[in-house]
Amino acid sequence: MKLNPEQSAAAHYQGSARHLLVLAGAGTGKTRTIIGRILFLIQQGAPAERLLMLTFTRRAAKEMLLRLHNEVGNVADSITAGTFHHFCLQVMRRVPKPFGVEERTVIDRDDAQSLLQLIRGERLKKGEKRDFPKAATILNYLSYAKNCCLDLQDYLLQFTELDDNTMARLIEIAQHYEQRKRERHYLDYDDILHLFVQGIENNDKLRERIAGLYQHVLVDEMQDTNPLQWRILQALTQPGTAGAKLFCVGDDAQSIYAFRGADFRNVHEFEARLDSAATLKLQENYRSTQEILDIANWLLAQSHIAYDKDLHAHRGRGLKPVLVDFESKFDEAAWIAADLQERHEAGAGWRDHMVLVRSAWSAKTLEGALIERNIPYQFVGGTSLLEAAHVKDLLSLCRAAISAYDELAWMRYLKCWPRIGDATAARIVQQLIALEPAANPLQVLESALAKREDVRQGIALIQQYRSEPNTALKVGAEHLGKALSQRYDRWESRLADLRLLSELALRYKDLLGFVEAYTLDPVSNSEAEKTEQEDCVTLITVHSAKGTEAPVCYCLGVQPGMYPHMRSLGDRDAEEEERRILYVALTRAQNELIITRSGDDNRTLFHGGSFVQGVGSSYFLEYLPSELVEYQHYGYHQGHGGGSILDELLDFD
DNA sequence: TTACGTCCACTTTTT
DNA sequence: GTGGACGTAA
Repeated sequence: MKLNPEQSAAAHYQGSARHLLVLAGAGTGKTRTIIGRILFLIQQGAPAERLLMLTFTRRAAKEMLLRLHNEVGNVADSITAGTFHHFCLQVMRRVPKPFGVEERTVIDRDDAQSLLQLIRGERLKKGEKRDFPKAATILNYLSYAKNCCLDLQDYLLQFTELDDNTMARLIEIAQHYEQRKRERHYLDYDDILHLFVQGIENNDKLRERIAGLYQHVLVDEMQDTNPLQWRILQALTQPGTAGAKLFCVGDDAQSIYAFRGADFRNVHEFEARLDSAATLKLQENYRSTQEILDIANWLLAQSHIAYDKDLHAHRGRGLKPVLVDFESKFDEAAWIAADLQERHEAGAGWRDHMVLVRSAWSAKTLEGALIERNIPYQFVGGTSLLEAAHVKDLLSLCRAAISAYDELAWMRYLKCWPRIGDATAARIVQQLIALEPAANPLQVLESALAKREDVRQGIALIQQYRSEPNTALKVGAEHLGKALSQRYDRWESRLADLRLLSELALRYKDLLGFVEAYTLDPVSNSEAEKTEQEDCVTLITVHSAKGTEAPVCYCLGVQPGMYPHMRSLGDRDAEEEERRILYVALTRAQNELIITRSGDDNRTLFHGGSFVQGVGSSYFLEYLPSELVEYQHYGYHQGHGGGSILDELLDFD
């Protein structure tokens, strides 16, 4: 593998420092450098199984493994690689006892939210519910506090403006939530990291054993690690003689996960926090042309923070980025679709195009336009759980069959059937959780739902095929059809999804393993993976896009109210993070960058009738120097081209 | 007790 | 355009 001098200095580092931080700007070959490091370490005689590679997102983990496989072949399989969550869970599954995670089921965010909502409903009186923070909000608070290693009350006092009573009730709800998770043997995403840290910090022998397994720990996207994850790294590297060496790669200008507790002091204070550490830099950009980097550099230079980034294009000059204005988001979507089609007809592959969106929601209009023109696309990112409702139903059947105590799964499964609602389901769940560990839940169903043979049969069928996940899912899907074909439209196509799910289950030896793997890596992503080989346009959220690139990139909806997002206005740090999000979006493009925006979403700037003022400039591209882009606009757009006689109608009530 | 209608506020990003 | 809280008919 070829590395430039900067990259090879990092990958082949053999200096006196024990730990190394590589500050790598966008497109400077971060992944390449990590892989180069792994190759080097193996050449130097480090056993591959003694290397641990941690990433932040599943996507990054997959990408890294794929590229590693291409470079070193089967040796890649012996390297432990995955997300922080994946790694911690793997360890805890091997030695569950000291971590206190025996028999605990992992629940995804959706389930965590349902559980919290259940408790919120139990603890609040009727009239109180309306103005009290919703389950999703409460979960955000809990999650943030936990990931930042903050006491919940301290966090709430510092970062929210809740009144004393609300705060007290919220803390009470949080305590009940923690208790309920223990009672029902649940682990949420945050518990995975939290219990792991607790386990190793309170047990020196255990920590030494785990830390002793690895000679080197490589961390990608270091700027996105949060305080809880920092403690994991610390525990793995610290213990005197046997600890691992760190090799971390990151870019503070691409830190976009502060909402999840990411703390780029992990990067800034890297050397100060560790005993023996050094820092190296990568500054040569290999991805984009200089015109694209110019606009990205300009964006960072506008900030009050000194990012100290001035990306230089190794490839030299190319086309100027294009900025296009539209009257409405529909025009915007239609134009992008047409432009894509034009390029395709001119011979470009669909796969050379990527559309970056701020949120899953803002991609909807474009999806419509793409479908209309029969343009193949894949959507990456966002939580498209809505479509997966039927998938979750089937999974809840599996989970219910595995554990009588899985309250959330039972509630969901039971409510699939007609004439069973909240009340009946809750009654049955009460009986189930009172059951002796050895008893079969079918007994409860026989007495409580004597006439509902089909409800029981579903559970019985799955129990029968516990060790054949593929068959279990196939049979379960057919059976669930009896309950769900009425409830959902297009049941046939949904059934096809479920069959796909059972295909995926072929790789697993038992149902429990499959369900757990799915929870950490839902099928929506695996489906995306399936289409990855096919030639299609990629529609992707900026957050998911970090680390990816494409020859032609469209940044959609780059208008006031979006960058920075209106929800961040008024919070200096949050607004700054929005700048970095836009920076990540702009630096994905290799040859052509097309920035589009539309005027009809401006109302999002108005909140409660008044204009929300930002701390800094409330729109990042407001003072964009005109020589940096090629400007076009389609249709009438307020503020450009003089307006129209029809404007006189605007003040009509 | 379930299923359905109505009014309301809200509409980011990921493990 | 949607999901949650709440009221009401079968």
